[in-house]
Amino acid sequence: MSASRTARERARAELTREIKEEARRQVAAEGAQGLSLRAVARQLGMVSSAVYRYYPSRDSLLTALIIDAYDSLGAAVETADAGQPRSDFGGRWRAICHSARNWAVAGPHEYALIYGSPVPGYRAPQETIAPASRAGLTLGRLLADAWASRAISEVPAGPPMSPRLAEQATTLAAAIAPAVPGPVVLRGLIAWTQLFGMISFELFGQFVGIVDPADDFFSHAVEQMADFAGLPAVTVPG
Amino acid sequence: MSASRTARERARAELTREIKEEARRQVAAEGAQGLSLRAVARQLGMVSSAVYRYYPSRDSLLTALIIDAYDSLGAAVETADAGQPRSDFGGRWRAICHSARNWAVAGPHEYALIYGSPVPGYRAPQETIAPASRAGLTLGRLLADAWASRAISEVPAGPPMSPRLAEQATTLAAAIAPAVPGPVVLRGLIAWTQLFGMISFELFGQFVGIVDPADDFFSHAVEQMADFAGLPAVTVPG
DNA sequence: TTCCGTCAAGAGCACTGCTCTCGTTCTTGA
DNA sequence: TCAAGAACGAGAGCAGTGCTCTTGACGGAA
Repeated sequence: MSASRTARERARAELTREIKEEARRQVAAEGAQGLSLRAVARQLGMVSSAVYRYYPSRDSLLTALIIDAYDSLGAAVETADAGQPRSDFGGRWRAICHSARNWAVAGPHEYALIYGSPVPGYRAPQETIAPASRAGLTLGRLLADAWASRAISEVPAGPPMSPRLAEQATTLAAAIAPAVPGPVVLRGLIAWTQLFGMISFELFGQFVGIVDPADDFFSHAVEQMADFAGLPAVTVPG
Repeated sequence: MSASRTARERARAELTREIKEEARRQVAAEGAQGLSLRAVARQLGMVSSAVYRYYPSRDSLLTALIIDAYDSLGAAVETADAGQPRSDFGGRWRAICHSARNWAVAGPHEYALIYGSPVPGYRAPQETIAPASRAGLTLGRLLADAWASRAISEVPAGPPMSPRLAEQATTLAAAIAPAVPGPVVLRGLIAWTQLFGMISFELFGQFVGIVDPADDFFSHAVEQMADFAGLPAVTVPG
């Protein structure tokens, strides 16, 4: 039977999901280090060894959470981007940045899971790279749209690029923003790292005593980086 | 006696140092999670409970390492800055950025200790904030010097600042770069977050498959951000 | 009905951070 | 000089961890 699975299969799928959800609760509450397979099992009323039937190791459970986190962030960013008029490139950039920050602030431990220091000896498996690129791809689409409609017409005059960097830039452009010239893509990448640098600084306490409620600084920086990336900084009023 | 301490005091100071050094080795090899008090004790040929006479908890040992890491980074940045002609503001900015990255690449786990996700339930104690600000203060001095010598004369025309952000900017300026106007300090802070966003992305694997040897991209971004911050982008040739 | 695979349960191993106690050793004040 | 007391290393022990292995029960397909 393909449509209806056996009771055993359904039970297995359900339990797999429940384990992951309980694990997510623990990570959200205490961070990745606070994730204990035994505690998950205890909460679910089963014995610890039973969990290993569903996730072969603690790392694999963590990997599942990482994938979910990437997907969740990607979905949030995509939704925010889609909520703006397709030609309002400044508005889309703003929406992308603020949705990423809001997502991170809402679940700092999940953010740390994917953008914090990797857990020791943990090597990102192959299945994480697709979800990991979702948010970045949204920026790529924005750059491609802006370039196609000549909102970014000037190729910014920056410092000369080394041959290797030029090749990396064109490869990157081909992957996420076809037809967009390398320098424009590079400026987008710089803005992208600035964005996540800011979020990390805020969440990891580097802004304490510097710009403590970081809301205004964040908005300000988003505007500045919009300008830096060549996106129109002023929104069209509603 | 103040000059020569008792044998016990000397032994205590020595052991305290040895414990920290062995702990640093472990962190450098396997990350903060790999730090085990028992393993440290084992390596030093003592019993685990004896270590608690020197560091009351694993966290306190970690705190000592964090302070050392901040100090080490701060010293590296200060040295690099001091190695440039005082009036070569672009060169100093470059030196600061590259020294920070080189320091991070040389000891990724120590970098993660201070700029990665904070360990769970860990609250940065008061004694970390002074060493933590060392590197940032170097940038502050650079901005102050550049402003004083009118190398940054134009206050960049950015988006308007909210009253709260304007106040934060002047407070920050007063603390790290007196007499430098708020907008200039803010641009410096944006460049600063971009710098550490880049280093984190590189070290934590976010650049894999994007700009894989990140050297050229890093240098390029440093140039761009120098321009962004209003620092001269072209070095005076030797 | 038989029978094989899946399952939960439990015991157990080798760890961890941390506490407490017990003698010993060193330091200091009378 | 000598005794009180602080500091110290060693060891046992507690509660917790990830993970493995075995045992016995149950379910689904032949």
